[in-house]
Amino acid sequence: MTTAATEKRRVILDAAVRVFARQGFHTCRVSDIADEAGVAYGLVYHYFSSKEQILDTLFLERWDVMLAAIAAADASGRPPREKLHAIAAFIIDSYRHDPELMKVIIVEVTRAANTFGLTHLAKIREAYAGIAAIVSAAQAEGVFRPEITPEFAAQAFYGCVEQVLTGWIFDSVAFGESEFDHAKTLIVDTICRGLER
Amino acid sequence: MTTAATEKRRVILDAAVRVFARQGFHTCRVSDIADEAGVAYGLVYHYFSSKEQILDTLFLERWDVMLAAIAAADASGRPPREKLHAIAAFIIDSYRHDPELMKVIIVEVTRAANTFGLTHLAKIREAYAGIAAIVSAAQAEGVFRPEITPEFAAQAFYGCVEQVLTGWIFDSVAFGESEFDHAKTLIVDTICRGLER
Amino acid sequence: MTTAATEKRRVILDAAVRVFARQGFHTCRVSDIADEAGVAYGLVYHYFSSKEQILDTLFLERWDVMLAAIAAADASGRPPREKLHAIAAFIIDSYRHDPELMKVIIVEVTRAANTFGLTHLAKIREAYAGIAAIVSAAQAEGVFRPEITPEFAAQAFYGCVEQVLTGWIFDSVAFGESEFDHAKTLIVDTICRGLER
Amino acid sequence: MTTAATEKRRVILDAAVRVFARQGFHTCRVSDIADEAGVAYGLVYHYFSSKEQILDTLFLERWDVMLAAIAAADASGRPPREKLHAIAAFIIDSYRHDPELMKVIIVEVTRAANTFGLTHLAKIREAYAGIAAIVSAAQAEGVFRPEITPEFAAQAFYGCVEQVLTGWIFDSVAFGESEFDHAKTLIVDTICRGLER
DNA sequence: CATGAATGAGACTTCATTCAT
DNA sequence: TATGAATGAAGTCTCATTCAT
Repeated sequence: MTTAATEKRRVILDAAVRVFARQGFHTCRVSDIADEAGVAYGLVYHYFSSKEQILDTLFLERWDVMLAAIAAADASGRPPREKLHAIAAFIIDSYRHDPELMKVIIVEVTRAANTFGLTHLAKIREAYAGIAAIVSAAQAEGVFRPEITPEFAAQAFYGCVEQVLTGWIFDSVAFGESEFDHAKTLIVDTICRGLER
Repeated sequence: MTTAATEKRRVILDAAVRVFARQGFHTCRVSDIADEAGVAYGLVYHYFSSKEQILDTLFLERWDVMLAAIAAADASGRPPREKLHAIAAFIIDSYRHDPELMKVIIVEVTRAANTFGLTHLAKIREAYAGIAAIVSAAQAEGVFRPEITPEFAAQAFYGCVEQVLTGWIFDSVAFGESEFDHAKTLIVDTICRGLER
Repeated sequence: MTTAATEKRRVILDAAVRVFARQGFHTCRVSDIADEAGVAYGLVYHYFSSKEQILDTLFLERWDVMLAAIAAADASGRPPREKLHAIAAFIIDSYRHDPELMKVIIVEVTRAANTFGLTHLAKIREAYAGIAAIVSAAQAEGVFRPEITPEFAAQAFYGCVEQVLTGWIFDSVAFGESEFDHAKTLIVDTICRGLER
Repeated sequence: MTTAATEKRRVILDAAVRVFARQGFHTCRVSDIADEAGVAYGLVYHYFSSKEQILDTLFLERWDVMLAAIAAADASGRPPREKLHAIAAFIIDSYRHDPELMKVIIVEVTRAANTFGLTHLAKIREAYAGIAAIVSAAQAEGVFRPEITPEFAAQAFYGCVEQVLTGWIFDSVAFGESEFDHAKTLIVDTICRGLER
């Protein structure tokens, strides 16, 4: 029972990802999600209280994993460059693994700052803060130069990564494995050269 | 006559900037714009064919100035670092001069890639291409290292700038003149260190 | 379920007949139909995609029955005069049975040739063609004189009938059974005397 | 001055005929008429108090000429068949001379019985009454058989003529002179055979 | 859990009409 | 007389949400 229930809920969430990615949150209808999921209209409202809550759920599910990845990188005790590489790798692999979900999160939440971004601003900032903490530690170690504030560096780093993803998303080009890995290195290399002494 | 007519059109456009910035494009009503402009509902449709066309107009007006600024930087004959500085300066000064307009352009068009961003994708890419051309020339001169593709570098650079602006937009903090100028230098410095040999 | 659903749809269609007959298609609002049907505004759009489609539905429902009646008359093997009598009888009895529906079909579709008439022109012509076929056969048998083209005769016949109905519709007089039957005979008699050798 | 004023008024009326014929009264905008006439929007309201009044004017202008033609036929002292022929000729020649105007009068007034037809019902009935008077006189003379009421005969006659015109209007076929004249004879012949003893 | 009919507020857009020049 | 900007009421259609079964 619980299992079956959870399954239908999952089916709806997965369908919502596809619909949001294809049509956009504002442009799609709840019925589009139900149709895509192959369930009755009303069932969507059995599992979720509103269209918005579906997006919230998708975002939070994934963002919490991301925050954990950042925390893990920070706690890894490896050099700063490797920590940032781990984060870039996590984000890019997330896109590689489920590009539609990442598209939704970036386009509809992270960058849609007037609506959902505002709701989740605190959560989003946690990520920036986590990256900033890594930069800050690197500065304390003397590996990164001190002129740049950690907050600023975090924005620059995250901005680079997200923009590259955005480019992929809207160029709609299929990428090979090596290209994804190359991108990780390039971003981290470029930014770290800028940040290192 | 022409003057008066043009003035009302301008009044509506300016009001739309404030309303879009405050409420967001999807969330505001056309009547909000009319109220903000102090004109009758119908007059909005006398000058514009739809709510969407108002946003299009605002975007294109500004983006064309930006493309001109990028072209001017490219043609300036100055060193690559100064060219990129000119571009970062233009964007950041645009925000300094009219933060609401820049908020609208970034939040509702540039980053709203599913809706208007898609409509204006070609126009947006022109900016990336312009920046990439600068990088490409710098590589040919031997100033920038060749491992990074110009397109990738352009994304990274633009992503940094936009992310920093996004941070300002949503932290809603008033910034002093020196901070704006400091940001320009930091961004360009960080990215160029990453790009230079 | 299907039954209940169909019932509401029927309720809306029947209400639309009354509203169209009373106020005219262009003058009435969709909310008038919903009110008349005693259903919520939105339900009208649950069953029909537009106000226009309601009228289309009403017209096609009835017109197909009429085409069947014409075809049946043609196939009956009776003398031409009786065939035409059957058609006049069908139309006049349709009015007798549901004057509001016939008013809507004639005033809003058949005679509103610029709007819906144009949409349904092909369907309307099928009726003329059916009548013309009867005339044509009568000419071949030598019962009707050959000077008049079947198409012209069909127009004349149908024009007579519709004009008589129009007179009733706008004189808003209640007619007795005998008067309806008398009209059938008069029309057919007049026209057939004109057509027969 | 008066002349110039009258000219502009005429220009607007003539433009309205073309616009109403092309787009229909309900579907066209007042600005369409102004554009077609090549005059300023506001000038239409200088000469006419409303869009409806333009149609009224067009209708009454022409219908009064028609009533005069019917009266003249009645007063001519010629045989009934020739009287009816004169009327059919007048209507068909009206169409031949200005098909757009006749289209407007028939489609938007005469047959649009719910809206303008209702406003002008009395005026329209005058025409039927005039025709009925001719029939009545013919019956008194013993030329037409008495079984058919004059009112009914008038409806039948007028219905025939209008239906034939409607056919021309919507088949959008260009007709030669001889066909128009042939139609007059056919209609009158058919109906009169039906009406004569 | 599941269905989908039913609800009704809300937004865009149109356009006849007015009015200042 | 002539212009066309300005007004705002009105109506269609959408769609998130509720609810009865």
